[in-house]
This record gives sequence, structure tokens and C-alpha cells, in this order.
Amino acid sequence: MAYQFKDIEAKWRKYWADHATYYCDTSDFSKPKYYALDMFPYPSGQGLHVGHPEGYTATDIISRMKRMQGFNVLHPMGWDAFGLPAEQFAIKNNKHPEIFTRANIEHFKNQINALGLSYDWTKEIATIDPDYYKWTQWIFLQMFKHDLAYVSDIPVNYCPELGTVLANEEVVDGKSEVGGFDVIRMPMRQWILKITEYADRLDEDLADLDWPKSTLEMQHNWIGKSTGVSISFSVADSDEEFKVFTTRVDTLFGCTYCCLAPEHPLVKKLVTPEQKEAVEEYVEASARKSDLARTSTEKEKTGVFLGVYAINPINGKKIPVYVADYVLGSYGSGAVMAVPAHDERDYAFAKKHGLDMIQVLEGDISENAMTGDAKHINSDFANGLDIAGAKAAITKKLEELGKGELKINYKLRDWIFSRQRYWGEPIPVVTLEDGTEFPIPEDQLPLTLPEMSNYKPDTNGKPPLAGAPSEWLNYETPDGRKGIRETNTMPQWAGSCWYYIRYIDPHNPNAIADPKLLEHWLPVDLYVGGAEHAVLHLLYARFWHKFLYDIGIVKTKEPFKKLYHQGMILGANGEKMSKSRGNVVNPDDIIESHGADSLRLFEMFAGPLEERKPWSTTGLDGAKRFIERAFRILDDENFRAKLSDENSGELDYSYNFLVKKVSADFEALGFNTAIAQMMVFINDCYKAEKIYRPYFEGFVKMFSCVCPFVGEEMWQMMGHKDLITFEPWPAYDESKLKKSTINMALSINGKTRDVLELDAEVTEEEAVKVAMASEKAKPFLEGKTIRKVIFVKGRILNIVVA
RNA sequence: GCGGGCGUGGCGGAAUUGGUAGACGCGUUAGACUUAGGAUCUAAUGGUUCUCCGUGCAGGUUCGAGUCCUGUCGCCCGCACCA
Repeated sequence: MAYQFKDIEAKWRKYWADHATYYCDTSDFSKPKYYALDMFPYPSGQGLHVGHPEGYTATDIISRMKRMQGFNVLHPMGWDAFGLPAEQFAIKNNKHPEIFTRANIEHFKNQINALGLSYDWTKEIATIDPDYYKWTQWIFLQMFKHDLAYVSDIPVNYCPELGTVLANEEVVDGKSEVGGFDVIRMPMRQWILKITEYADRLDEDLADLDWPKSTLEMQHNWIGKSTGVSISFSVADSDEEFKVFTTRVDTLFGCTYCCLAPEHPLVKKLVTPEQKEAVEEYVEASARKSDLARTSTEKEKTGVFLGVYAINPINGKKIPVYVADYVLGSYGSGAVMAVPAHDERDYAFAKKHGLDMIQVLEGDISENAMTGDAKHINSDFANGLDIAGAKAAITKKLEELGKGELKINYKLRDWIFSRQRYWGEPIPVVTLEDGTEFPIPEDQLPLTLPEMSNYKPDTNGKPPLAGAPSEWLNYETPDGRKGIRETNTMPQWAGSCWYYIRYIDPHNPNAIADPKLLEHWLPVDLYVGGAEHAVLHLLYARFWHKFLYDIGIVKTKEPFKKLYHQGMILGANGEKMSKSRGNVVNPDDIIESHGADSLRLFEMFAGPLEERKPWSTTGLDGAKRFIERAFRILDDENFRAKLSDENSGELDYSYNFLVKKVSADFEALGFNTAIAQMMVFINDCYKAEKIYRPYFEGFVKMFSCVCPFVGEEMWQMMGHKDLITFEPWPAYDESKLKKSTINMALSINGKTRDVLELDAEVTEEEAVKVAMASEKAKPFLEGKTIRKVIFVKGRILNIVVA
């Protein structure tokens, strides 16, 4: 009958759906649990691309193996469904964004089901469901109550084009990550989450995670912990003082000027009348610059003298104070002490502005600043000390003077959590007439989005919800105080911060999830998704999880034990797939032409999961060919006749090695090599006189994890009534892996000269004897003296001659 | 500049972690079967002056190096004035 993939896939797709085959009873604790999670997709209008099935197939293979191994497997899927494209659709068509979003979800779900992924759809969630975002809002309220959410007028990344504020993480090169529009900095009233409060724990707990090194490193750098000293500089002839942060307090004697960021509040206060005009012009100019413009002038260090002087607390020296935009207002205290001799940036600034340079460490500063370690000079009591010693001595002195203290700073900043958008979770807080923030009572959740006639933000940054009906906007507290609802909404990240928790108990009306279930199912055992989320989503989710841990909701410190990033599938030409390059492959077309099993097999076989791999049409053909070769053994009567209930022993080694290798490789997500071994086994079956039926059944079980449709079909063809899904995972017999004879390399002076067939238990003397008789080795041994013999049993025999 | 990763046949990639380099697949070639096949099966397939040469390049350690060390070149990803 040949391999009719369309019929086979349609048949099992329907069967699995009708029978809810992959339902997971999360309250069944009788078996060990395994939680395999995919990063849930944003249901875009384009539908799935071929990158989606890659990660999804990986977790699906693991899920299927774990089920066979007797685990209770939770393998859910859902929708990260708030987002910009839906809002833009709403604005354009003046229709509710949910219409667009629900249609996309429907499309995605059909596509995903076509791939044969063993999701338990009874666990399906969407972040836009009020039953779901009720709990997103609930978590926010808990954060508010624990002082982790607050409102502030702060300079933010505002994108006029998108009409909203963006998080620092959402701004790339001064442009919005979505759309690539210009982003400017301006002060606005925003909700902020104190992620910095968790900076230390987010950093330290990275050590316990089984995550890609690069991702751990990225998070570590993003948090950017640095230890230094905060020093107070008083302003000469004034009561004012300002603080600077430095990691090189040892160079304090070399400080010849100070710099304030343009945003620093003291700039306006301190500037002298003579310098006022120049300074104000400079401050305004840098405010107008986008982040991109500010960073693109990397080499050029601009700044203006304020006209005032500060006192270096360590030696009482008067030094000039500048305003310069190479100092960031958002890091440390927004002010620095400048040591041109030992800091490259200060060096460049000092050269340009003709400022003094005092060398305080030995070394050459004629061309560049000297930033390495050396003996201190010109540093009074710190002379002769190295960096560490001078740091300690000067810090101690500053502490005695009351002018300095140890301080830890982070690059990580608090998370700007509000967006001037319609299509997001409403923030469940009301601003009362007296200006205070009132969290709405929990029994009033969910706070649902109101129906609107216009979804557009206004040009002043007023959110769309400001135009909501007054019944929605006006609020009265249970004790009769009046107020106006918050009209900002949460960012898209909110819903994805905790979705893995809701899957465990998705319909619970009374709690985020049943505590007993949470304790049993967390953490997630395996989490697979794109590397583009290495900082954003994964850092935010860890932050929320740690908060939920602190308030006793979850019992694990970290949400995701093991993380894997699937590599991107590139176009056939090795370039990134894109419409403009015309190299986009649509999974629907492949399912139509080759079938979902072939698509899955190809994507898993193409190369290591984490590597980027080019698409290959011939490779896809090859995947299908392999399925056909395996299928033929049951389908073709000549092959079928070879199946035997008696073991001829021919395939003993091949099969047992297969089971061992596939078990280990699957566990390590090494799917390409596992599949290669399956191919070897099928090749061996083709050569064999007889195929021992249980061996072939074992093969089909493992094969079905990669190709579930044809796997299930073949299982049925072998006469089974029950599904292959819950069959026990094959075992292997270690004793069958021992060969009686082995091929051992014979090398002379390290170069392989012959391969000897030897008894597996051969001794060194016997091996050497055989080696001496080798025709191939003879020319290299004749007339030589044996100096040394290296014999590694089962591996190699190396004879050193001279 | 800093951090992370990677360089192996015509191509995607293997290599028991220091022990026969090139598994498996793609492609190519030959043969079989066939009215025919771009289907299927079988076999061959790193290069080569037939003796060697081969894992980006140059050294080193070792009986033995794709694997370890030093230097160097190239590519990819992230961060980027963080004081």
C-alpha cells in the first residue's frame, strides 16, 4: 500500500483528539511527574513558521519518552495573546482586538495539532482570558501590597510612533524592539516594579540552573552587579554636596575634576550665571538626543564647565565640576569622579578639554590611561600599595571622615511596568481624589477591559483607556471614597511571567493554583524556547517566581530547572528566513507535501537542537525516505515475512546498542544522533535474514516519539489494540553489547597501520604476537627495536620503535 | 572594546571525552529490477603523484591530539560611555 501519510496522519489526529489521549491528571501523584514546557507563542497573523515545530518537537519527543518511562507528564500549550499587532488591527478596523486574536489562536491551534504534538488541551490557557488575567492582576496586587509596585514620574523611553512607553529591555540601539521606531526620553507618570530589590538573588541563583552558559552569562551581565564606594564631594563655597560611585576608589588622589549627568538635579542649581547659558543649551541638546544619538558619538566626549568647584575629600583639593553626557543619569548617582590618568573615558575628556592629569599608579600614560594594577604614587598614605591595598586604605580613611561608604550598584533598573495601550491587562488600582493609590479589593477581580469605540492612544501619551466610558473610569471604594481607575495597562510580558504555574491547575476559580499541585509539579523540568528570550522573559519570570516564593505560593526558588534554546532554522541559502529574501518555508506546505512526521524527523535530524541549521529540501526528502524504509518492513510482504518470533541473534548487538544510545541521547536532547542510530538499525534490518519481532517493536516505540503518526500506525499494523503512547519504554541487555571479537587499531609510533581482529579478552602479549604477524605493519617493524608498547584494552595497541 | 560560542569531505553533521577522523543523512557514481523511472534495492564515495597528506593557520605537551596548552586568523551571537 506504500506510505500514505495523509491518511495515516488524519486518522490518528482525529483519534487522539476524540479520545483526549494526552490528558494529564495533575492530581494523580501515584507516578513521578515530568513537566515539559514550551515557550507559548504569540498568535500572530502569519501563523506558525518552521522554527516553531523545532522546539515543540523536541519537548514532544521528551514527553512521549517520559510517558513510556512511567512518568505522569504535563505537556501543555497556550497563548501569549496580548500584543501590538492585535491592537494595530483594532485601530485600523475599529474592531475589538480580541476578534483578530481569537481567529489567530484558532489558526495556530489547527496548525499545531497537525504536527502531532501531544499536548493536553484541557490545560490550554490564553493570557487574554479574564479567568487567567484575573490572577495576573492578583499577583500585581500582592506586589503592590508588598511595596514592589509604585508610581513615579520618571524619565522613560517613550516611542511616539507606538504611542507608548517601553522598558529598557525593549529598546535596542535607541529604537523600539518592535517596529524599530525612534525612542526618546521624557518624564512620565509610570508604574514601576522593583525588580532591583531582587537583583542579588536573581544573580546568585543563576549558579543552580541547568541553563545554556551564554544565557546565564547574559543575565549576569544584564544585572551587572558592581561593588565600589560612594563618595561625597562638597561643593566649594556652598552647602551643597553630591555623591559619586566608583569602583576605583584607590585612584582618588588622581581625581582632577568631577562630572554630573545632564539630568542631575544639581546641574541647574549649581551653575554660575556666567556659565548658565552654555550649560542650559548643552542640557537641552542632550535631552533632545535619542539614546542612539547619544551613544553613537562614542568617541567624542562633550561637556561644559559649570563654573563651580568641588572639594576632593581625601586631600581637600579644589577641582572643577562639569556637566557631560558621557555620564549616565540612570546609573549610580548620576555623577562621577574623574581620574584621567587611569580611566579611558576621563582621559579622552581631559585631553579634549585641557584638564589636569595626576598619575597615581606607576606606568605609562603618555598615549592612554593606565588601567592595570601597579604600585601607587602621589597618593600620600597609599603610596606603595597595590590596587587592593589602596582601596582598603582609602576607603577606611573616607569612612573615618564620614565622606564615603561601601556600595553595590546594579546595571539592572526597576521595571517600567505600564503601557499606554488598550490591549493589555488593566492595572487594578484606582487613584483616589486625595491622590493616593487604592488597590481594588481582590473580590472585584478580574477587572475586565471596557468596550471602546476608539483604540488609539492620543498624541500626548494619554492611554486609550482614558477615553473609556465613565461607568468604567469612575470608581467608588467600599467605604465611599471616589477615584478614577488607572488607564495604563500592563506590558505584554506580564502574562508570560507566570503561565507555567497556571497550566498546573488552569480552571481553579479560588486560587492561582492548588498549593498541593504546585508543590508537586514545580519546578518545570524542561523548558525549551528561543534564545531571544535569554534576558527579557526569563528574567521577569524568575523575578515573579521569587516573589511568589517569598509570599509562600510556590516552594521552589527557581521556575525552570533545565532550559534549552533551539537554534534558528535558516533558509536553504543559509540566510535568515524572511519574506524579502524569498526563502521562507511554510510548515503547512511541508505537511501537505511530505507529512508532519517527515517535517518533525527532518528538523530533529538536521543537526544539534541548539545550532542554527539551514533548511534543505533534499534533506526533507531523505527524512521521508527513512520513514518509508521503516514502514516498508511492515507494509511489504517480503519484509514482513522476515519478522520472526524466534531470535536468530543477528540483531542482538544492533538493537541493544540502539536502545542504549537512543535512551541516553533523547535524555540529553541529542536527537540527531539518536535518529542516526535508528537509521543504522533499519539498515541492519534490511541486511538481516530474520528480524526478531520484539526488537522491531522496540524500535517502533522509540521511533514513534519522533514520528508519532506513523509510529502509532505501525504499532497497530503489528497487531496491537492499545496505543503505543503508554507502552513501556524498551530495555536493553548489557550482556548483548559485549562482542566476542573486537577490531583493534594497531599503530606504530602513533600512526595507525592495521586493524587487528582480536578476542575481546585478549591480553597484551597475545595482541603483540598478532601485531608482529601483521603484513601491513611489517614494513614499519622490520629491523627496528621495540622501545615501548602501549596497550589499551578494547581501544588501541601502539608499538613504539626506533 | 568586553562577554559567550564556533571553525571537520561537494553539503548538513558524527567522533565512546586523549585512542581506527569522517557515523548517519544529502549529493554523486556504478550495477540490479523494470516498458519506463527522478521509485526501490545493492555497492562505492575525504584528497592523492599509491605513498603519503588530511579536522582554519603556526607552534607545544604526549607513545598517541579534531579533542589538552600557547599564539594567530576568520565567523556567529549578546552587551556596549555602567564610572
